[in-house]
Amino acid sequence: MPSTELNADTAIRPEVRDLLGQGKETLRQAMEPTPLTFAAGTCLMQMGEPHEFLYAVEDGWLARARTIADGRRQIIVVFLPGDVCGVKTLFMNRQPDAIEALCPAAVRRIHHRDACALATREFGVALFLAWQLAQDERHLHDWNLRLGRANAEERIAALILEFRDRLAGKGVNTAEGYSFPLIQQQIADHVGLTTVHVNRVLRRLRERKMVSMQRGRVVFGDNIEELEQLAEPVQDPV
Amino acid sequence: MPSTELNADTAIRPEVRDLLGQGKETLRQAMEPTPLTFAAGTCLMQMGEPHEFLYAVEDGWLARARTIADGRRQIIVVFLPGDVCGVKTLFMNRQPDAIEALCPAAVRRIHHRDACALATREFGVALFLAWQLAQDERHLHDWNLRLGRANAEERIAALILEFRDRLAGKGVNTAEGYSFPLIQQQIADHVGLTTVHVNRVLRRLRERKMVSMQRGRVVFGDNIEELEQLAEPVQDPV
DNA sequence: CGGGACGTTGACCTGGATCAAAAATTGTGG
DNA sequence: CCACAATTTTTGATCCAGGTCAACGTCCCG
Repeated sequence: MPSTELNADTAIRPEVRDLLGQGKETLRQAMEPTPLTFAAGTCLMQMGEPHEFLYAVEDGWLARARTIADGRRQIIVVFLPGDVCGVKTLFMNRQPDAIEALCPAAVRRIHHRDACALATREFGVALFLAWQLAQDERHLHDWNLRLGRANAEERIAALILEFRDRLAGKGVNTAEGYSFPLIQQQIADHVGLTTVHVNRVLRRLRERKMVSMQRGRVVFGDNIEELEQLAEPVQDPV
Repeated sequence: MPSTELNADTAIRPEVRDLLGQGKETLRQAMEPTPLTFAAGTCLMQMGEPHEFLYAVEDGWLARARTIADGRRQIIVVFLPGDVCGVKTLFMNRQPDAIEALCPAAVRRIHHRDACALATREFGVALFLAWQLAQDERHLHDWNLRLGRANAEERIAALILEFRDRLAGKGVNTAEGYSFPLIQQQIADHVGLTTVHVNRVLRRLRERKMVSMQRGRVVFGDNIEELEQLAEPVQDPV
């Protein structure tokens, strides 16, 4: 979802593509030049508090997470370097969830008024912001299906392959694996399972030589096609 | 989510509100004047097929649904009269899910090129379209949490109250109840459960005098506050 | 080398699924 | 208006994926 690779998506309408690319660039250049850095676990935006900025991730992984009073917690979406997040602050004073760093992260920001003014002047920017929202929505549809109808193995397989594909879309070489900063508790909070069960599923995937996860890295095994088969029914059918 | 009641949401930024209202009106007036009608169960947009239009619901309930090969199915979002749907066709040739009528429905449409041209000329329209996407996204965040972390009773309570509140936001009197065209299978597909279990949960809610559902109507019981308490932890914390 | 995260495992339990069948409702044509 | 077929709702019996609880191992990091 927060993938901003404009040419990776074959389903995008050609008539808007160029404009989108320009809008993206214009917006980026209008952002504050000095990046802000966040330590792992710190929040860039608090649940329910008023907030004024939109962000572009320069480095590190971030997550939008909602925690409820009894401790239940859901990671709604993970942002990777190159993604833009917080577009909704354009419209809303506050958002019901926090955005926090999953590992040391650097972001650049722009005030919502500046972003809005820019969008007024340059249609490409408005279009890019709307497009970003549309991408996010698309991605949420996928997770909606997965959380509603996929079992534990399918969800975790889909998660691992989704990051692979999003990173690959940004030019990372993911053929053998990729570095992956989430701990099992965070995976659990993303896919709607418990840590214990995530661990068991990961063991099964490891035993079946599909993937393994060790010291912050995903490493694909020989049977990666089996992993792909597992996730296929709940993959975004582009 | 697809609630387009601009003044119902207190969290909306005052500086964009007026512009949004104008954009909404302008877009509506630019839509084809004669409504299209759809019988219950028919599709207004097929899964995976190219599509060219954005829609405003005039009457009836619609749903965005994704069905996978083995028969699993997820209703991702339900659109009520007054909602706008298919904004993503602005950007994407095709979408991975169908939009279908849950009961006899009437919609008005606009070609994506016309909508885009209009948005270029009138910033309010662009803003409204982006805002609609932001609302949809917010709504999906809520369901993401519910499907990931809420149990059956909480999901169904949240569903019933969400429709109550969305309808009320559109001026419908929902104090006693409201007419509700989904059958139990469709509820199940929305909340990620089986029909059998949905039925059992509905029975429990009826026995505890929270709500009942009969012949296409939701009717609130004396213990409606208990229903609200049930849903509260997974309600959008505006 | 001690303490606090994380990860891993086992034993057991339960919310919701599955399977199957009956009852109620709705729609249809005569 | 009725009879009948097709949907939809309801219920019971049984099962299992994933949760819960609790312990133990492992990896840092100071």
